[in-house]
Amino acid sequence: MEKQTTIKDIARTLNVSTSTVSRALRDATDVKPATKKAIKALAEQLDYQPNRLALSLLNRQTNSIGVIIPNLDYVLATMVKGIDEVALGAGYTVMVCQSDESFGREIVNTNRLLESLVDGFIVSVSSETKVYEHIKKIQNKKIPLVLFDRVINSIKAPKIRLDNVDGGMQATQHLIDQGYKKIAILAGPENLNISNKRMEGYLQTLKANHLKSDKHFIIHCDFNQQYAYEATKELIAMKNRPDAIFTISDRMAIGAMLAIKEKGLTMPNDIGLVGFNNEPITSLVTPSISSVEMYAFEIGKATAKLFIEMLNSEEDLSEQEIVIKPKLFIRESSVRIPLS
Amino acid sequence: MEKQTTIKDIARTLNVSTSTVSRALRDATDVKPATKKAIKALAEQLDYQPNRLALSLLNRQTNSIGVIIPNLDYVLATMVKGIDEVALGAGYTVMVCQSDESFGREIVNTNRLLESLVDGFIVSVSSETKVYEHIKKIQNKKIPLVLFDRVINSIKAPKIRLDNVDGGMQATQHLIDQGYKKIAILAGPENLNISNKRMEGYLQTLKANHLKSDKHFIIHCDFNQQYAYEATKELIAMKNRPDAIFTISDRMAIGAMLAIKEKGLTMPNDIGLVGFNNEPITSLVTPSISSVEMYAFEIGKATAKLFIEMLNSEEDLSEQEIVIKPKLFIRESSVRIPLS
DNA sequence: AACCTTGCCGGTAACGAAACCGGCAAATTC
DNA sequence: GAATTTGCCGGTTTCGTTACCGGCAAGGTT
Repeated sequence: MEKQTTIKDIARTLNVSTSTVSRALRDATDVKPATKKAIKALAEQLDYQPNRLALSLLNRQTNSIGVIIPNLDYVLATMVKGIDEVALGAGYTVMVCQSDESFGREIVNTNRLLESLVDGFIVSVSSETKVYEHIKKIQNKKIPLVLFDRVINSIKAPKIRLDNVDGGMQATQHLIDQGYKKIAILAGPENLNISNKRMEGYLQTLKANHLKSDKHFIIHCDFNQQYAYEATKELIAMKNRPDAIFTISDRMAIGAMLAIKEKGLTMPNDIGLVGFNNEPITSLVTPSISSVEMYAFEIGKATAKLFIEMLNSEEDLSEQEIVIKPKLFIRESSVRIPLS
Repeated sequence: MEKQTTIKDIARTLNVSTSTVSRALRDATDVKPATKKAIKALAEQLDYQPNRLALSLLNRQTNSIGVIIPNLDYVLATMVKGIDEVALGAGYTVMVCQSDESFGREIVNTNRLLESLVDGFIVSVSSETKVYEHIKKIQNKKIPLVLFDRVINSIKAPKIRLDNVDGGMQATQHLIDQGYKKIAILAGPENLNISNKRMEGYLQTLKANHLKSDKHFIIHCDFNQQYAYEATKELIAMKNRPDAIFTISDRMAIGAMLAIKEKGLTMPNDIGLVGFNNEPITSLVTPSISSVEMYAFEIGKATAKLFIEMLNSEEDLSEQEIVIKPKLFIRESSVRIPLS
């Protein structure tokens, strides 16, 4: 990095003060047209660009947003794209830090971004995160904060999330409509809110349809394919095995699918399967997998919009909660009855 | 954002000068142990943190790296993870900007990061990028630059990339070894270097095995699944259709697979298929797809390491080029002869 | 002629931190 | 006892920029 041309350089060569240069470049008053013209010409010629650091130091804002996410899988990458698009349009630069689902790294990232003096935070917590001191630290410093996707109920801040209960209901109701009666669920870690909400939708829908829920059909396992594969193997080895499985992510659905195929069972006949996220892969595998679309890109955009609104408005938006409705995409893995 | 505690606050309450506070906190000489202790205690109590902006303004460095990538697909997200890990460990914050394969957005992103005064750039260009004025602009300002993955030959800068020729060779040789004789290739856009190199490996291997290359078997199409699907439909509709297809990405392989299945042909018997990237999806579909692993995480880490080395060393590393060797993972889609 | 507007401009402080220089006392050296 | 070294500290400048205040000349108003 070399020395940039500064306002001083221009001032010196033109024998005016820095104040005058500053005024001229900002089209402020109190500059003679001729001087202004000369200053602007020289600035153009020297490719002058105001130093962001100096401005940030003066204005106490950096025009940057700290984004903390648990990983960079398909859903979150898509959300980040949405955040990025809106933020860039509003003149903000985004600093993305992923915690790799690790609580420790989430704290490190938070401190790093605090040091970087970002103007605000957009956060989705890791699945390991159970205490929120680092989040409260952000709020204690009165730094704007928006939570998205994996929100925290006990923290008072604007939130954007999916209606996960509704997603669970759509998936479960669809399976029931298709004649499945013994529906299992592969859920995530027990403290993961989005998982619990999807499960809540599942339980509510069973109840509404007068189906008993069987606790053996409720499996908590880690948010990945391998664990889902093993959990499914156990499920379908039961003497009274389920006739359908709802997994709260598509990765887990793939794991389940592998276990089902390995056992020689078929979808949708022997076992129905519905996933969550509507990742492209769901329409590529055989059979294609029904899945709940969560509109990740829209969630990302809505998050950034709300964040920017929060910065510019004096209102207290901390009670605001935007809830996006999901939509089930029905594919081969769960259709026993031909659609009319 | 509220006013942070500064060195001045501490100085005022303790009736010492800011210089003394500064020295005390940095464990420099010329401070009486008692004073130092008092200062440190107060700093702790007030949760003092040095203001990065002020330091950056003084030292002319921001401890941040600008990363420009064409998108956030599986491979690039994995590379970014690698970059992130190493960069964070070395005390740098990463600013990721994706161009969405758009030349225009790549330029906007470059300017944005230049304004942010990042200490350097780590860049992988979009598939649309054919002129490199924005890259040269970075170099003209003497800002450190490292290119990775999609490197540009005409730009003199440290580079980290895959041995794409070798990847193309491994894939093609494997197909030949399996008895395939009419091997087609689904390549990317014509100006995309990584695509051309993989094709070069393909052509060289055909020649080395005394197989003629057929220009009808060389298809350039956009880097996505849909185009690959359509291109494959045309390929297998030919009267003298290929008996194997090598695609330069797994997304394209999936597209090819869909077209092949739709036509009622089987893999590996009617048509052999090899992809590139070794994405998780390749082992999940039926049949599983052979694919060339490109060690994206390692490439990411190596990139960040080289970048940091470049910052700290006075040597000219611009001729340096790290080439990672790929490795073919053989799966069902291309194995006609049982492995011994 | 004495007073106010304008137009135009420069000096200075401020943002937060650190490098550099100089000063003044006490302790050490010759 | 004079000279020098330490220990300890504060003042000033610097980074790049803008806000604020004050000044000075030309022209217009009583």
